[in-house]
Amino acid sequence: MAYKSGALESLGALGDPTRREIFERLAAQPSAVVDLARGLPVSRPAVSQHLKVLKQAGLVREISQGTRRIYSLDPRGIGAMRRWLDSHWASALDAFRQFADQQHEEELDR
Amino acid sequence: MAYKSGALESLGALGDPTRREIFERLAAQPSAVVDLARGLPVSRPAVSQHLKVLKQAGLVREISQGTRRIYSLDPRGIGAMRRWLDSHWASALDAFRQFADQQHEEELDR
DNA sequence: CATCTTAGTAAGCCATGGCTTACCGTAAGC
DNA sequence: GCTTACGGTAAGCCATGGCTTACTAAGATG
Repeated sequence: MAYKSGALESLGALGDPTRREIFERLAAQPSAVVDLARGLPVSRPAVSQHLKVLKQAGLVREISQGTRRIYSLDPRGIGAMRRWLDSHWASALDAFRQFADQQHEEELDR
Repeated sequence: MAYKSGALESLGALGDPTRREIFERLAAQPSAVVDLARGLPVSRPAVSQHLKVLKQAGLVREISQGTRRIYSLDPRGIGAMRRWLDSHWASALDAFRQFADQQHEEELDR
């Protein structure tokens, strides 16, 4: 159950476009904060704040290398979102088929 | 290209908790606006506004039944998000393994 | 030990966006 | 045709949260 809310918190975190951009850059390669800030249209502290949110959402992890902190994606958080999405995707497909069948029956009823 | 940005737009749409709630209710069963509004802590127009966003994000579709509009999940939008997530999930796992290997090598170097 | 780099936090500003009420269009039921 | 139910849109309010600058901490480098 800690996982269910985890997936939802992750979605909340990825709601912000800057955080999505950071997320995609970390997918390309793990990076330090200062390197992420270069190439982004926001200041370094802003990046730190975003990383904090992403970390709390279980989407990134970080390791220290000297004064630098190397951030990378956390497969666990992404996995949780993936499972959440998959289950809803399945329901959506079910509902879609059900609806199609129903429409078909109504066609026949005429 | 409308679809690549589609996955990102979907994430933006699901960033709001009320929209996630609506999304989950629609996953359970397709519903009319007035029925969604009952049981949610917001007014009916608010629900309409959320549905508009979800629809633009390709996450829901609606059909008319008299004056009612029955909303349901759209598998296509969910599928797009799923693919986006899967690709990043793969990168995350790669990076994770790479990092683990690297750490292991450094262990051996001592 | 002094300095420089990296990064997290605090304080405060301000735009975004989510909410409400009010209004209008449209389909059904009597 | 009049009324009722449903739902989208407009206008406006206000809190949330994302951004900046300033400050502090901690490790590296000379």
